[in-house]
Amino acid sequence: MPELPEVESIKLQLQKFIVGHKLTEVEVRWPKIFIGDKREILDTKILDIRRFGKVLVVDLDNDFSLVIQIKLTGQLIYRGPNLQKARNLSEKVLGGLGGKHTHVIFKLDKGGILYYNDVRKFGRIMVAKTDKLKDESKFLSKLGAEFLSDMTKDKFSEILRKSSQAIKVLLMDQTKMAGAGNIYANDALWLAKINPKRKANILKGSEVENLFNAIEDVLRKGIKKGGASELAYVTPDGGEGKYQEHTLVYGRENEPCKNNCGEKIKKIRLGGRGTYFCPVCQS
DNA sequence: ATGAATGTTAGCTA
DNA sequence: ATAGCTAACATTCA
Repeated sequence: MPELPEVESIKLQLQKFIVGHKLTEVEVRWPKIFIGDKREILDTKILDIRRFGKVLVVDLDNDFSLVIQIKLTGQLIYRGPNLQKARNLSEKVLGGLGGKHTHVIFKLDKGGILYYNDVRKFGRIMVAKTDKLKDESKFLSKLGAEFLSDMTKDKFSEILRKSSQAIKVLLMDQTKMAGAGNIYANDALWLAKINPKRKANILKGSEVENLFNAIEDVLRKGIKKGGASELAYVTPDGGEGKYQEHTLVYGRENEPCKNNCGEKIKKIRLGGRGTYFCPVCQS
């Protein structure tokens, strides 16, 4: 899914748009995406929206919650009375609202509607008891400490010390540390001047510290920019984030390194994922 | 026009 | 235990 900053941006908007509203109708058009019984959530009021790593949780007033993972291309888009300034619907909403890529539609009281769109249909929306989220979601039960939250420099250092994986692959392992995905892992490694292929347990203490700070820096910047609308990510108001205009290395193959070192950004494949780095600055 | 890549993760094999 | 591949799926880019 979009990474921590994208899901955080979705959370912040949904809190404004749908908290306090009642779910009056749920239309599931693609059953594989919706896990559980929709009757459990009908006629409930939305109490709060929470986020764990890249997972969104919608708490309802009957002790049930919706656990939402948008994976690569899921989109949550709100239309209704709480949408003040009407932003034009992003062209990244392929098929539009209610079109061929809309798989779940939540109708709210007062005329609000929340659409779940997902081109690749990898996302999942699960009904779970609020106090048993970890029992019902294998992903949540395995989730590691989270950046910008309960992750600390010491925990981070300890995780790296115990792993001989390539540092970039480790950064994206949500069971070890939660929040970073491909965009922010690439950018953080460039910022900390660390080669993505290096084994985690050989990094020096100063490098580990720089990397930890770099990760939190890029995640914070991502949140500030409203997330990265590189592929399919849009905010619930239908608009786009801005971080894609500020990426440090991600998506910048053959473009000049932003350190003005004169080198061009290279792209390789690491752990099956596109990996961008500067061969000079991250040697 | 074929093949490969895309912000993710689960499940399988070794 | 862990690492590495593949699949889930649709679209876009080379």
